[in-house]
Amino acid sequence: MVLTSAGRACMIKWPLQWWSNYPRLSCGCRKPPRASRTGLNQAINNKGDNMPKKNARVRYAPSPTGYPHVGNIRTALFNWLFARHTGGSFIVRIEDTDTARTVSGAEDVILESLRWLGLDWDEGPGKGGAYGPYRQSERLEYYQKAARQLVEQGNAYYCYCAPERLEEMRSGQIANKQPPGYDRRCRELDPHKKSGFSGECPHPVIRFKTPIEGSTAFCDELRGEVAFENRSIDDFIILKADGFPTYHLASVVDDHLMQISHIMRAEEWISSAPKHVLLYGALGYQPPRFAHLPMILGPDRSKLSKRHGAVSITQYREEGYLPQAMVNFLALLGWSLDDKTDIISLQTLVESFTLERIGKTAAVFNREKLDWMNGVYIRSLSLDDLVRQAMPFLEKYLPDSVERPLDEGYVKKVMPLIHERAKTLREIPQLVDFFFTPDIGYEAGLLIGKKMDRQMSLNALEVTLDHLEKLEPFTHDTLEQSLRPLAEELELKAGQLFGIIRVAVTGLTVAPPLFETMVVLGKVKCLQRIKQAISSLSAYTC
RNA sequence: GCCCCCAUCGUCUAGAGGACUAGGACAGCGGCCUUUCAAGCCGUCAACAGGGAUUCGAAUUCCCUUGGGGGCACCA
Repeated sequence: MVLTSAGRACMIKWPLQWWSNYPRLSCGCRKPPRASRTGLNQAINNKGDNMPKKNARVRYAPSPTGYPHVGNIRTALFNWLFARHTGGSFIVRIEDTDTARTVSGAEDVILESLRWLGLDWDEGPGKGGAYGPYRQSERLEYYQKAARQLVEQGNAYYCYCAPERLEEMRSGQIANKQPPGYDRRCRELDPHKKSGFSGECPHPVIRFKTPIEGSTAFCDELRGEVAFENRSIDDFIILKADGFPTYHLASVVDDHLMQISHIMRAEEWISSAPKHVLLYGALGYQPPRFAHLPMILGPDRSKLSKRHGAVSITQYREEGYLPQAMVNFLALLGWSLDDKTDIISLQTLVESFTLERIGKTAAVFNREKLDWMNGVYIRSLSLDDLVRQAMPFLEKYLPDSVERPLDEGYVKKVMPLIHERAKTLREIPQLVDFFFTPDIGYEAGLLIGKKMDRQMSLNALEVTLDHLEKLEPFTHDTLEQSLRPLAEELELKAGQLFGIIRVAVTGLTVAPPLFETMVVLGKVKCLQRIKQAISSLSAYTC
């Protein structure tokens, strides 16, 4: 009897004969009564159970066929959190067994994404480890050996069917509304004789000889027992014509060899899990535990893909999201701490991350909430950190007319003014460019204040200029003491006057608080811009 | 077509038979603050997919229906 982390019980008996029917799990783990779950939990707590709650060995196994999207990364994060929570190991394994689709540079991007988020790995590329190598393309011998073993045991067979034949067969099946699948023509060929079909294909593949009868079940940590009729499982390919394994064989062999304790992967893998269970059985391996994580969906509730726009995690970095915000947000997609917490430190995440609190409902990626959360994290940054993080974005996106390199001291004076206004680092340059550009262009009509006409506004600007020229020192307080009474003198509301000055000085109707802005800009520049405003308003005709 | 998974506000979620008049967050809306915008604070709108069954009692357990999603490659 083994207990799942959810306190559910599973009894798995591995048959001596691989082809005998795998027993349905007598785990009763499919939605057991609450009471019994509680009882089981107590058993876990009180007795030394054999649950590997400690020192879990989990892996993130990306395929370098593209850049990782938020779903992949969420899977990586959950694995990482589980490893750290249990004091176990987080292993990165590159599943590069598809030579045709491998994208050069993708592996680097994947690893860089992990580093960006702070998901450090204990074993894997660039790190090594006792179970390496960690790239499947460097482990072919293991898979080939396992495949040979299966053929020798009679659990697998060479298949000489050409891709064209398979394609034809598949389209015929689909046209006839039949479930697509291999017709098992080569299943019973004698492996010791040259087959009559061998002429068709010089490089045969190896297929698994799936039992025809019975069913195969496994215990999902989140859902309980999941069972499949064997007749619905194809004689899937385990070794391709080029000698590379398919995912099914490679992941089973490696998860065994690397002593992975829990497979945590996306829900889309559920339907291939019985194939893996069958392989574990045939190879004589003890299978690890399975936890199929709920999917992350696009706004249209379908599986995340390129057409959903921003999905590559690197894109979020480029768009100015903070890694800690990203981690916090992703952690909450499919997992929760309690009924009210949404800003969670990494430390708390690690301390409290358990499988029990992972949900099973697919989640839609909600960009607005991410934006809000990113704003929260930006606001929590120290000024120095904000400057450091914003600098690359300013260097890159401030208009060309701004002289480079930027003056860090000046940036440091500007940043407090937008600190609580920025939702992403990427939008900071637009928020502050008037502090940097030599000329601010704007529509002169904006200089006309609310419920005012051109002449009144012009007059206000002229009087303001007059006052400011004499103002010394040029500080928030002196500005306030000078300008507020001035508004009264002009029989204007403070907002009316300040609005005009704001446009004159920043070119914007929406900007950081006026006096702070003017102080940072400096007296000289303010006067110069107000003069410019007076002349453009003088020339303005509506 | 076949198989599998899932089902609480628009979205992310809390919910372990009585604590539910269903809680929190984002978004929306209204207000306060206020020189604009933010931030902050206060308030408001808003959900147990439907039907049976079990039970004194069901968001919670079971069944069916419906809906959504995923899978069915010499891809992972």
